[in-house]
Amino acid sequence: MTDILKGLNPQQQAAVSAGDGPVLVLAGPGSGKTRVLTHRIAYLVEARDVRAWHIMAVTFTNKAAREMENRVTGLLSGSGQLDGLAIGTFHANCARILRVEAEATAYTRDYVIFDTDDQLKVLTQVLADLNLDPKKNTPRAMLNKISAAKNELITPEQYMPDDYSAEKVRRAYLRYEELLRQNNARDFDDLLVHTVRLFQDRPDVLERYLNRYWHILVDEFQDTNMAQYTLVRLLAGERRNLFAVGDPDQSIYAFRGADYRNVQRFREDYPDTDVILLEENYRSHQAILDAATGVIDQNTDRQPKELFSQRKVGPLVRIYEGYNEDDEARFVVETIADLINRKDYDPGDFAIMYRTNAQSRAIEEGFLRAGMPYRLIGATRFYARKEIKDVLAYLRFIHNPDENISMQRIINVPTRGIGLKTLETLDTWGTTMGLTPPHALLALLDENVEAPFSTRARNSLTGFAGLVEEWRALKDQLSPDELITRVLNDTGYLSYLDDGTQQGESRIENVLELRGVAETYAGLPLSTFLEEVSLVSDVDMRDDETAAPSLLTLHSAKGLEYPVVFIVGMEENILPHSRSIAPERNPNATSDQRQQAAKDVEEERRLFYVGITRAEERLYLCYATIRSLYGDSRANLPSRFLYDIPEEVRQGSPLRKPGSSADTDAYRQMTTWSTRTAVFGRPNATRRESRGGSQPKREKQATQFKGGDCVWHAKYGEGVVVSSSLASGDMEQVDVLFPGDVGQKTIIADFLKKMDS
DNA sequence: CTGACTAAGTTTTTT
DNA sequence: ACTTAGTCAG
Repeated sequence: MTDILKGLNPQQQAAVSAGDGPVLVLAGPGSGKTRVLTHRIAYLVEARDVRAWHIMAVTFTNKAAREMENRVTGLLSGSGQLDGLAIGTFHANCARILRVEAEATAYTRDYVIFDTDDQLKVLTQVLADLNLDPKKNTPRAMLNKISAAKNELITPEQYMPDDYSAEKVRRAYLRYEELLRQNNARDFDDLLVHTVRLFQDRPDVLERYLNRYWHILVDEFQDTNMAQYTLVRLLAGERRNLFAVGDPDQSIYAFRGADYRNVQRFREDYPDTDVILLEENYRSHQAILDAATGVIDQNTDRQPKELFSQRKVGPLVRIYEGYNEDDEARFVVETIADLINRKDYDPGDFAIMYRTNAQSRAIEEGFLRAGMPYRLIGATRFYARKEIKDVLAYLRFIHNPDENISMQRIINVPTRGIGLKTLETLDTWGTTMGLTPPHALLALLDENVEAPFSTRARNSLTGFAGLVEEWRALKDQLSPDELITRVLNDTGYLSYLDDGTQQGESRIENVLELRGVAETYAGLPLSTFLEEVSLVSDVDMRDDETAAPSLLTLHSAKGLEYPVVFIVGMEENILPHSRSIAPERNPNATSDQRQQAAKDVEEERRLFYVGITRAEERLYLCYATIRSLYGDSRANLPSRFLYDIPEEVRQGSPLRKPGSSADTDAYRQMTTWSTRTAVFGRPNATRRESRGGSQPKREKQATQFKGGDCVWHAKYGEGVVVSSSLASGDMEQVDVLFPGDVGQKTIIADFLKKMDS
């Protein structure tokens, strides 16, 4: 037992060996939070004789769960001590409970889990059913509102609209829930909500779980939402053996309902909570910590924290100003190559982080050009690929006969003569028979059933229905991978993918990879495979085998650490993201919108904070003067967050502490670049020009000006072009940034003169 | 009904 | 830029 406390500092030991009752560990990055949680589990089992069976540990990702489990095993002496330990994400734990308690809920055991894609399809259907214009009410916006309500545990019946648009949401929410029920499907939010509701409605069921789980441990507590927190409180029961670990400064999932104020609620709901602070940082040296502190200190509504490290001060935070995203990528790749050549680091020691996945492309190209390997984490999510979703849709429809969404997806993929018209008839005819489309389809197998289809259409439908029936008969005898093989063969799906292109080939590979994953489920029921596949993220699939620099979003960097970290795209509109700061620039924004924007920017800042604190030794922050987005170039100012890093700990950039106006400084940098460009030519010019060789499809009329150009205006003087576009006719509208108080103006091209030198 | 073409929107982040 | 939804000729 002493082994378990060995190597921990006094505060960590206090946390690990805390007594029963609520415990809240609040700690900064790199302080060993997860380690404390890990040791706590081992401690409970070894020193306090708690059976692992009685412990539920909730982690943020499946991968974190697996890693934690391995480490706990390492800490314990005997094998088998961890049997029955419930460790996993909230969603995974809830899915299991719901499966077991199927008869107490409105769903059968065979329910499927809808991902965002499926949800949007349902919502499109909902909008059609309600005659709402999908232009005015996008499925996406609807979904966000419905999801927000669910995370707050608000049912459609409880949803109180205060204006007409909210009333539309209420109706959509109602219909949406109806359709989920009809499909015997749950969405991600439902997994939590239904579990909470089950426990609230059925004290007898809750009682069983209270007897089962004596200790509830939660990692990354700052990222729990209302539903999750309520669930935690329910499961804690009278015993109140809650052990939560978190850092409000690292809360970055508000957009999906997470609320760091749950930390405060916890303290209010359990006034006798044993609050333990871990302040020492073991990951980064002081310069990086000072940068992090400088950034996060700008947030209001937080408890100031003093991060300290006993490590020697290392290299200062390096800021690099690139010309464009290619130049930025070149800097990253060259720096990495240099550090590897000097034998200072291994390829696996590096991480490049960015705000949006779209930014990965330029970096990837940089690596490709240099002929260096890299690991891309979670850009086009594996399970979001068409071919994967298709195959899974087959399996899901085999598994769950009620599911319309999957059936619609694959009924004519590969094409088998079932077109729009036929599907419409299936729907209307089914409705008159009181059947949903999947059941109407099966009904056609009976030759005595009369239905308004042409012979050809009916044959196509029964042909498909027959296949489905065969597969369903086999589903319990075959293991998941055998079933996939069977489906692929019966449908000719692979030859459908094989269109001779490179892309087709990689799609086939993906499907085969999926089958490879399925092989690991040999002997397990189809439902297990489908459920786990729905709940994994790509971060979970990250292999640690290949030693190469990792490319990942700031969000997926949470919980990780690397010796050398690059954060690219340190620009206004990227980080903070344009969505969060839009109301700032809009003079018509309501005060509500402004407040929301302020909150959003704080979250962006926390995201940056998370990124900074991933770095152990070296941290590079890059921004580009010109960045192409959606095709055209735009000039962005350096991120406001950069100015929050104390000057003493940063180096290498022309970035000046703004005396009066940040705009002025940014402007000077841009003109520096413009001048430099005029004299020396653009970096990477070759690549850009080479594209122009075989040009015109349709002359996409060129603009006179483009981002980065230096221009002169009679009234405002010298300025830099942010972007330029053709308005109606030949009129070219140019957004120009002028120094000082003038700022950005939109000007007709005729009034601008290009300055060459 | 299918395959090819055009228009539009999309992009913040993920269980 | 890139993909998907929508339109149209065979």
